[in-house]
Amino acid sequence: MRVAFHVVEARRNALARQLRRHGYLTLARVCRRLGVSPATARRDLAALAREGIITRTYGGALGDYDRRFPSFRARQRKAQASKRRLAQAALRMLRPGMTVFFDAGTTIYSIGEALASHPVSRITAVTNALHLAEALGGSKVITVQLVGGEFLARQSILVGPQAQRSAALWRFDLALLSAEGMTPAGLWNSQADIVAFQRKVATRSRRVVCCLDATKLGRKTPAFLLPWSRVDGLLTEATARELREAGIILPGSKIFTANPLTRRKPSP
Amino acid sequence: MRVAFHVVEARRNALARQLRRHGYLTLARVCRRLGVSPATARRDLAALAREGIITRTYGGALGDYDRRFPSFRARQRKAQASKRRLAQAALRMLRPGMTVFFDAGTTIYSIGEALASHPVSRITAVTNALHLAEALGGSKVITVQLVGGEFLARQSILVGPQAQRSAALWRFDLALLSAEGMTPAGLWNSQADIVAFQRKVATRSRRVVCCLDATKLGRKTPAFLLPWSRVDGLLTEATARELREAGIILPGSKIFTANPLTRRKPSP
DNA sequence: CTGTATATGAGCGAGGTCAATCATAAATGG
DNA sequence: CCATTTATGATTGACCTCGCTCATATACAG
Repeated sequence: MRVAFHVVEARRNALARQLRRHGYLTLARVCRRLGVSPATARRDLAALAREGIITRTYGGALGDYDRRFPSFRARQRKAQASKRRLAQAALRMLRPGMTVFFDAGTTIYSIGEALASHPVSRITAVTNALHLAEALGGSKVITVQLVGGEFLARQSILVGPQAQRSAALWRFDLALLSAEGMTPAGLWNSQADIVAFQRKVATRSRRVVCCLDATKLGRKTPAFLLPWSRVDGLLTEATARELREAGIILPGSKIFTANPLTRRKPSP
Repeated sequence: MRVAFHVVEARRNALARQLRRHGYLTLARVCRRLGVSPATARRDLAALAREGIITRTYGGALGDYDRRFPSFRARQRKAQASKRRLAQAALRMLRPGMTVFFDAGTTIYSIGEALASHPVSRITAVTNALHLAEALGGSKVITVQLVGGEFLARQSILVGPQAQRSAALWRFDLALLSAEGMTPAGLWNSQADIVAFQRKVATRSRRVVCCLDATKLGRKTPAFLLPWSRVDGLLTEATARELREAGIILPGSKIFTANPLTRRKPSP
């Protein structure tokens, strides 16, 4: 009756894959697909559920939603309240008729969500992030444009020379850029091809606003993105004081924080 | 006991929304969220399931994955076996190093799935369909490129002038195109902007192969796509005989059917 | 205002699912 | 090669879900 370890492991991997593909499978279907008894099918499902790979339901199981971006939804949930406030601040920058670039990244994604639920009329939203396009899509007053480029499945974004060429065809009123770190020198990101694309976008935009959450403060990652002199606005949940302590000195008019109380206090 | 129509309608819409958001809800949860008895919850779920908006499961319900494309998965499931055979035939056209355009459409989507599970090395896959990009993405030997363009949320594809400009930057060895109808005159599709894009792709491709399932035989839709003279291959599950009866006369070397027995029988 | 249509919730039997237990046979480890 | 571990499938009883019918109260139409 017993079978070898690797057989079990392979079967469970196959089950996870099938579940991923089909989204939902009843117990009976699992039995037929795996060629095992209900008891074993149950045990396999329980094992996968314990690992968090699938979700068990009464009578079947669900392949977890975005397996390709396992952390995306989780990250998305973090710091919701302050992200919402940031998003509101971002929306106040938008005017009807604008052409706006939306970068990838969770902060900007939540701005996109906010825009989708309170659309500003005749906005043309350009992005290289598929998630964002899908979040923004469906609204009738917003035109969503995806740049072309090489598809990075891990992050579900478009990069590469084609993406840069595609971005060069546009002229943005505003570019919302994301980054993974900010230091007194400026903004940092980790992947060279993403930075190259972001720089191209920056050159094509009248105004560049960077959106970073507070965890990015003082973090320096491999690839340099932009110096502060090239940035027209910083949208962050960090307080003005935290920024100062991190050595990031910007005119108050450039800073948009999530906290309405500490917003824009330019020195007299 | 009875409530007004609009109340029922609003409740069911809310239910659909919640299901969409949460992915899966047990019957008990539905009851609590809606504040109704299990009987009513069942009725609501049954109604939504009948409309294809959700999927009923034993003990609960699923908000359909891609609720934006309610029919996508359903259409996808149809005619699986013959679609798989078609996909195999399509894979035989691919050679390492090729640059291939993949159109939107369920038939071509299944070709993409087949390619993803049996990758041909160094293929560059270009597409305007987000689903397809996600299905193909992740493989290390396949480069997936998305063209730019306006995002159509309903179909999750890219169209418009930008898309045509973006396609014009490419040179394809092979273009796999989809259509909604075929008559003796040629191929038909329904949306003008899609047809415009497909034509641009065709002009940029050394070889144009159309992929249609048998239901498209004899169907004529508003927008004319291409005459048969511009098509280098027809990939279909329809038999050679069915094609003849529909008045579609093509040299046997251009026809690739799903049935291996009737495949390629050129006249002597 | 009256009659009809219908949305609701309760009760019912039939059948499905689950977790637990147990015997067994095969894989593992020494 | 033997002792141990463990993956498997059968069984069982408790619980749950389902579709059905039915009584009822409310919305809707004339």
